[in-house]
Amino acid sequence: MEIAAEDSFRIRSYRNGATAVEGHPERIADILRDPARKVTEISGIGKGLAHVLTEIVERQSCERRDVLLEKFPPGALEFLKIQGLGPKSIALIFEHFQAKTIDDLERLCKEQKLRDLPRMGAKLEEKVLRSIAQYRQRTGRYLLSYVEGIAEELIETLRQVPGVEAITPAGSLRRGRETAGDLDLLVTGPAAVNALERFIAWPRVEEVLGRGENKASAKVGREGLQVDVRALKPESFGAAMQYFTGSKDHNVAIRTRAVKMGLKLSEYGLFRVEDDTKVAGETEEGVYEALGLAWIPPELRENCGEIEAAEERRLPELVELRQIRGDIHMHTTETDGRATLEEMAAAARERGYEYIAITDHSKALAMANGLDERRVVAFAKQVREINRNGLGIRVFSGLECDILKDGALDVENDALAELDMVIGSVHSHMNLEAAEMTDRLLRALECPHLRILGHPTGRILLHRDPFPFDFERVVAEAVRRGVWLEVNASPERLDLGGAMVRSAKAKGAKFTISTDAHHPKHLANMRYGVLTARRGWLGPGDVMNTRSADDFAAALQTIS
DNA sequence: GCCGTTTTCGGCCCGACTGTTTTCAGTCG
Repeated sequence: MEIAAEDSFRIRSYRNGATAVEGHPERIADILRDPARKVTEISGIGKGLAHVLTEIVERQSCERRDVLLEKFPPGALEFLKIQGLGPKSIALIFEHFQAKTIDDLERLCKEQKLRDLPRMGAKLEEKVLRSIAQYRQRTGRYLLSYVEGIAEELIETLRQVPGVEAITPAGSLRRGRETAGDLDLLVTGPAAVNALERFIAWPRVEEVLGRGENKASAKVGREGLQVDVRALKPESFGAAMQYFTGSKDHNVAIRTRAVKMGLKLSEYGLFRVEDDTKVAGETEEGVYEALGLAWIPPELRENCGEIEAAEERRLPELVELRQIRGDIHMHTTETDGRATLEEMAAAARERGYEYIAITDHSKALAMANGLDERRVVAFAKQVREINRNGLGIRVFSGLECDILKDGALDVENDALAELDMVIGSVHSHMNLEAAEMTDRLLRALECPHLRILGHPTGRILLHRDPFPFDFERVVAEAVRRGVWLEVNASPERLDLGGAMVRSAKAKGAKFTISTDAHHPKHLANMRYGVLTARRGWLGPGDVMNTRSADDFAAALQTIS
């Protein structure tokens, strides 16, 4: 609709409507089926969108969508993923050059044709070419949360097949990697092969790639995620789990180790070379044990020292989801969140947390209606009152304060001093040179009220690379000043990522794992943050929000 | 297209940067 230059307010209504439907606890089809109910009860859904929803439920499309799909090439929405091109430019490119694919767009830039269009020039052509290169790098990978969603749906379906006992995801999903290229599901049970048939017949399968005796592959969903389902024999389940979990580098190192011990490891088991006797394979623990290793948690299997640690029995105790006692980065309707403080608190209480911190945006994020000094002070007071009356969960008053271009914080110190905790985050000017960005972050760390550096690299997975800066220097300064580093659990961010977490831990950093929730349901994203922290070798002691409310409050008070 | 009322129309979030332009449209967050 944006490319077709439709009314911007109508577009916004569609967007709002989509968000309302996504956030609504019931299925829209159920409401439509009930004559006593109306979808217009949902705020954001009026007469027009109610009609659209009816159409979608009935035939998986609506008239407006059909018309637009006629008018524009099928890949039109892909063009919006190229940074530097917006709907207006894309409409012009379609109109003048009949470009249909990203390849067409690349050719136009290389042939310097784009500059023939109004307001387009050499710099844009270069920028688009760079963006296309990044785009190509990302395609074929999917967010962990997306792959996990598909896995859960499929597991639910396959579980109903008689003779199937266990279905386990392997691969990067099991290792908790932030993105995955495909999905591997391992099925066991007396009639595990029957699961293959059910998989092929699954309505979400778009294209069957292959179907053998023990394995079936298919492209699933509109995005074409490749899913492999394998039926395993119980006697080799452990070896197969080990093999298909990877990573490739980890497996190469493990197999090399086996060879040196006169053994041979494959997905069928661990065998003695001299007489081909099987020494392990039923369980993963058995395989690792037979190789003289402690069982290695999947998140660590990247061949980055975990094998040595397993040999010396010094694998770290890793943080677990159940040890998280509070979520300390979330937004409310005061800024760009979708729920009130009370609703977020209720959702957190339901998850069993002892405490939360409400951390809305500061005024630099005008589009989010960020808090200025006056509202910050009023909010801090409001939270003190709330805690007196009690919501059944302790609330800390916080702020996700913008770090401005020069490294100053967006809100005056006097106002920040009223709050329990301040997260400093970069949301703008992300294209600075590394040196300038480093200075900016170092200056932000000088603020005496700053407690946490939020989503420290600014990356958006599959969309925006981390901004460049001197990570070592910034971490060293954060450690010196007692500022904690955030592991942002939003599945689009997972920032810091595992490798950086580990390197920061080695320098003595402390961490928080927070969801940055803008809706009560986002609180469930905590598990992705925990996975990422585990990939960074963090234990419960490294993560501040595993502490009790009193200990956490005390830690906030400690001045470095 | 939604919402709320000033109650069937009018308002709906906004500032900064960039590259192109020669005063500003498009993009981004």
